[in-house]
Amino acid sequence: MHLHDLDGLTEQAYLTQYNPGDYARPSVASDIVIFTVADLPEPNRRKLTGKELCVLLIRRGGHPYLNCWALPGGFVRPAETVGAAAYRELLEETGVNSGHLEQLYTFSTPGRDPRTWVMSCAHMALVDGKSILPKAGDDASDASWFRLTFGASGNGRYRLTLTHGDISLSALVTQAPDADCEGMKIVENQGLAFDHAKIIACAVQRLRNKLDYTDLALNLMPEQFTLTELQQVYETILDKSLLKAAFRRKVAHLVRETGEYTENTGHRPSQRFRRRED
Amino acid sequence: MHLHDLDGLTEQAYLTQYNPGDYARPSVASDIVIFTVADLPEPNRRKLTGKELCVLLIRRGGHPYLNCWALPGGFVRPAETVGAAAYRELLEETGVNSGHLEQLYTFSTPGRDPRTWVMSCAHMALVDGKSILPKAGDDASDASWFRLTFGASGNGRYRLTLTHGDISLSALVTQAPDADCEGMKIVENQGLAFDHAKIIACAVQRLRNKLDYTDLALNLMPEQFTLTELQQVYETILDKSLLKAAFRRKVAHLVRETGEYTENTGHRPSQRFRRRED
DNA sequence: ATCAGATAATAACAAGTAGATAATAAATGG
DNA sequence: CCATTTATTATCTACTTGTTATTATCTGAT
Repeated sequence: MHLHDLDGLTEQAYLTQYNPGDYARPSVASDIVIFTVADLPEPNRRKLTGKELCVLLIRRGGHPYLNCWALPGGFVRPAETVGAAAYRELLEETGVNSGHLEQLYTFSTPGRDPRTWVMSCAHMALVDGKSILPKAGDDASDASWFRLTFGASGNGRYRLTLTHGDISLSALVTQAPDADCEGMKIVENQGLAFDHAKIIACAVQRLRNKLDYTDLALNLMPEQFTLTELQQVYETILDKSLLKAAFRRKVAHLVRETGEYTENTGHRPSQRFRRRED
Repeated sequence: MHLHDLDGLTEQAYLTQYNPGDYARPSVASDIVIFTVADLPEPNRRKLTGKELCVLLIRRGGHPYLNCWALPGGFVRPAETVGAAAYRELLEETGVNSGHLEQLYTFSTPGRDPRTWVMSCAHMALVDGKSILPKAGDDASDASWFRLTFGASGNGRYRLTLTHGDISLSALVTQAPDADCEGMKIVENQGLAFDHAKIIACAVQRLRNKLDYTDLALNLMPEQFTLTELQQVYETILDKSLLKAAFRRKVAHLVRETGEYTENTGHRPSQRFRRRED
C-alpha cells in the first residue's frame, strides 16, 4: 500500500505520531426526536380517530434561531456516551424513563451551526403518550408537542409540517439518496432551527420503515391496549389505513392476550393485549 | 415543562447562553469497514468457490495497540462531513472512487481510546474486489485484506475471525441488543485495536441484513456479471447456500440483461447482467 | 324482551410469494 | 455424436398476505 501525504504527514506518521488532542475538535451534541402518538382533545383533531403523531420541540430563547423551534438536545459530556446524553435529555424533557431510544445518524455538514463546529448525533425516542400528556397543553412552558405530517409533495420533494395550536412550522426536503441522511436537502424551512427539519424527516422515515419489521410501535402503547388501538397507532404513523384481518395476523406474534376486556363501550368488548417478551 | 439544573445552569440558560466552544470537546474520527468479496488464489482458499468476504485492515506502527490491526480511519477536519472524511480514507487506502459508502453508527463509550476522548463515526464501504486485487498480496505494505468469518458461537456469543496468511485475529462478542450497536460487548479480543472488533461485527450484521431488502451486493460486483457470480457473492456474505431458482426470482428486478454471454467455459454460456438503474 | 347499531373477532377464499425439485438448453472435449 | 457440466426455466407445493364476508357481543332504544 502506498503512503499518501496527509497535511504534510505521511500516512504512517499520521497513525503513529498523531496526538488526537493536538488537532481541531468539534463540539458534539446529542439531539433527540421524541415521538409519541397522542389522543388529542376535540378542538385539535384533524382525523376521525383523534390520534396524532407528535414530536416534542423546544422554543429557542436565544440566538441563533431566536424564537425558532428546535429538538431537545445538549452537548455530550466527556464521561458519557452520546446515547447516555440523549437519555439524559429525554428524562429532563419528558420525565419518562421507559420506552425506546436509538441512535439515528450523525449530522456533520459544515456550517450546520452558525456559531462554530458542531456535530449532532441524532437519536429517536418513542414514548407512551399517556404518561406525558399533562404537559402537552402546558403553554406556559417552552416545550410543546407538535402534530406531525410528512408526505410526498411532488417533484421528489417531501413536505414536513408541525403544528401546535396556532403555531405552524413547515419545511420542504428532498428525498434522501440511499442510506445517506445527510444527502437530504432542505429546500424551504419555516420556524425550525438548524438542520432539525432534516433530522425530523429522517426520523419519520426510519420510524415508518421499522414499523414493518419490528415491534417498535409497542413502545408507544401503554401496558395494556386493544388491537384496534394498536392498529390506529400504526395507521397514524404510516398515514394510511390498514386492513383489520391482515393487521391482526401481522402483529399476533408481538403481543400476548391478557384475558381482560374493555367495558361499557356500547358494543362488543375488545380484549386487551400486552407486549410479548422474548 | 420544568426547568432542570444542568451543571449549575438551568435548561433555559443552557440553551441560550451556552457557548459550544467553552466546553470540553471530543476528537471525532471517521473509521471505515471496507468490504470486498475477492476471488482468492488457490493456496488461500477455504471453500469451493474461492470467494471470500474480506475487510481491509491496517497494522498499527505506534502506541496504543502497537502492532495490532485497525480499521482505516482518521480524524474529521473542520470543513468536511464525517462522510467526506470516510470517503477520503477510502480513496487513500484503496484508490477506488466508486462503490458504496454509508454511515453505520457513532461509537462513543468513554475510554474506547486510552489516550483521550475520541468518538468514532463508523462507516461501511463496499467495493468491487477486482479493482483493488493487486494490492491484496502486497505484503510489504501495512494494509492488508483479511478474510472474515462471523457466526454464532453458543451462549448468545458471536465469533469474529480475520485471517491473512499466517496472521489470525479473533474476537468474541455478545449480541447487540436491538439497534444499540454500542451495547455489544467484546468478551475476548486478539489482535484488533480499540473497539474495532465491535465495529466490524456491527458492520457484518448490517451488511447481512441489508442484503435481503436492498441491492447493496451489486456494489461488490464489476460492471457486468453472471447471476451465478452474484449468487456466490450473496452466499459468501451470508455464509450459507441459496437455492438457484429462488435467488434468480429475488434479484430479477435488480439487474438488467445485457445479451452478452460468457465464452469458452466448457459448458453452457451464462448471460451477463448489469445493475438496473432506477 | 327484542331489535337496531356498533365494533370485535374470525372464517374463508383468492392472489401472490417463496421453497424445492425436475426438466430442458447450450456449450466443450473426448 | 455422446458424456459432462453448468445455465435457465418449468412445475409443484407450501406458506404468506390481501380481501371480503360472516359471526359474536355488547349498549341503549322501543
